[in-house]
Amino acid sequence: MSQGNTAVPDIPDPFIHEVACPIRDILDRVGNKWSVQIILAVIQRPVRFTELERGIPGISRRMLTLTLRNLERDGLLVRTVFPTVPPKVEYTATDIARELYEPLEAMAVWARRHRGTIDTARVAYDERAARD
Amino acid sequence: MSQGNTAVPDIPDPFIHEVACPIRDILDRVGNKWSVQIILAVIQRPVRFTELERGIPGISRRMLTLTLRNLERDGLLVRTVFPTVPPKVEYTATDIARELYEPLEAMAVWARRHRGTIDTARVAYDERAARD
DNA sequence: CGGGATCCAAAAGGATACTG
DNA sequence: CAGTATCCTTTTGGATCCCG
Repeated sequence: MSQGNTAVPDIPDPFIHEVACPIRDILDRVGNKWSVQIILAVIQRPVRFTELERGIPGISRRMLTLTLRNLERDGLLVRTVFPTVPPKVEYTATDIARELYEPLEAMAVWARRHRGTIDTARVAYDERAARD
Repeated sequence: MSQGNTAVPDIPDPFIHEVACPIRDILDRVGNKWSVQIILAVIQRPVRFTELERGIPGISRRMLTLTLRNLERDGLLVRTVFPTVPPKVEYTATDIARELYEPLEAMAVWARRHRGTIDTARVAYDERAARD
């Protein structure tokens, strides 16, 4: 314990930041309540606004529009307006959105595999908390 | 257009929900501002509270505690109290947290690969929006 | 050292009326 | 049909003080 005790074995920053920062970037895009569902829907085929509204139960008009705009802005989907009457608008996934499917599916696999473990952990934790 | 026009080609729900629901479960856990950084830090070795506080710039005491509690509740990390004085508490990643690393890294790979494309898309979108 | 309790600001999200 | 605009509620996160 000479001069070295300010040299606390700090958390290895390079590792964390190289993984954490890109992930935060993604989460800022698709970490919200509706983006993933919209991406998955649009990945399969072009989808119209009203289709999405009916196909994603519980989403509000406002949030659908807002989420679509953000995804379009990030280049994850393309908005195509057909100047017909009544108007028709189609949303289409871009290539990078399609490439996002695999990572998403990897997350889903993890979640399905450990769902039981997590639920059990929750129950145990809550019981302990309830007993104070 | 006989009786079939209520049979709109709806979004293939089974596909979406089988992927989207588990993903929403994850995002409800690690989609917040700090969880990923904490998980990555703890995955490498047990870490103390104050180490995390210093190692994760910008996090508030409150959010660190809160996020740690939630991760512990979900069984992603274990809290160990050493009854010394002053007290010492270590947080350790569980196996399922370690298994989460691969999916996270897959997301990070996607993000790093397409960062440029996304930035370009944003700039283009914002320019168009600015021109009205 | 490792929090809990409290208060406050900001952001996300929902309901819905209106419109080209 | 595909939004926009407006208003409101809920959630999330930050600042701080206190305490064993």
